[in-house]
Amino acid sequence: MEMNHTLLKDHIGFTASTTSKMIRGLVNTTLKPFGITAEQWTVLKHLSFVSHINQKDLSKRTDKDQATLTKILDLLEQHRLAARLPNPDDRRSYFVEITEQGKKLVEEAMPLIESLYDDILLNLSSEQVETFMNTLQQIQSNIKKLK
Amino acid sequence: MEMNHTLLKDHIGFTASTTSKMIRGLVNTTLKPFGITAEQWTVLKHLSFVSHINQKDLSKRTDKDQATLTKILDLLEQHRLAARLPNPDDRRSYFVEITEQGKKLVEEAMPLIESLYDDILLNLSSEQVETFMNTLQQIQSNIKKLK
DNA sequence: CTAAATTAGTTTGTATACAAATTATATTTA
DNA sequence: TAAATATAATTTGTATACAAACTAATTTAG
Repeated sequence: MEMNHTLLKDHIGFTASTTSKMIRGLVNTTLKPFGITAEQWTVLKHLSFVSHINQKDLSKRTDKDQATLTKILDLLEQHRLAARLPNPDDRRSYFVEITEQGKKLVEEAMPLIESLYDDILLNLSSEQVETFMNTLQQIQSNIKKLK
Repeated sequence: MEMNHTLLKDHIGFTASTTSKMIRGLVNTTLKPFGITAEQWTVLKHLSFVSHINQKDLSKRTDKDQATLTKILDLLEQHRLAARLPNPDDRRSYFVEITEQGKKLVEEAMPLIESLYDDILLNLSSEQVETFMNTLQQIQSNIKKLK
């Protein structure tokens, strides 16, 4: 595809965004039978790795705004997949925990998500995947320096 | 960073998503003085390339859902940056056009966006950028085959 | 030529992103 | 220790993503 230099650069932002959307769409489709979204999965999966965590830290680890995380946790709690428990040492915050039901969901969905990523990365060599990750991280590093 | 194979693959989706968000955030900051968002910019820029276009085609080219595009165009129209004109040949659709004010905004903002992408891609060789784009497109191609 | 099917765009409803204001609680400082 | 400051979480308001229902107009089939 012919394209001048500037437009090509700009196009990278666009393609990164469309690709990201496509991956999210696929994850959403895979998780639909479980009744949760890709974003809720991100949060629930992180909860499955820790005994408990407060929302501030969870929001950093999952790259969710605190306000957004509040809504996501509301939904996870409604579906009995996670719970906010009182933190006895600081009444402003909660111990957020995954429930047994949440653990069961993660166990069942995890293989599907793993196989989905196998499919997404089909035909990509591990070297190409590594280079790709490095580029993403360099872009992130460049952006951080701009602030 | 140590990480098992599966988690690394999964991490690619996460990193692609965070990077995409960071780029969008930077574009939003750059466009804030102009009173438009990154998504509105995507649409307005495409309008600056054509004399007119219907919403169906515009939604495909900008990777916006038709419902989403409706709202974005409402905002662009409110700000007098774009206009919906009647299509004499098909009364279901519109000729969507950029206004003079819209063209002026694109002219003024374009150099800032260009320089922003220069900054984002700093220290990346053109070969690395090309490889990156190829990987994104291969991922997209893999996902399309899954449907 | 009319009924059925299709298409362009909008609307509605739910979820997420994010900035800004708010509340309740903790911590710091004067 | 009381007042000022900081922090965790929520709320509010606006924008976007997307599925599903809907409207109006066009096209196709019979």
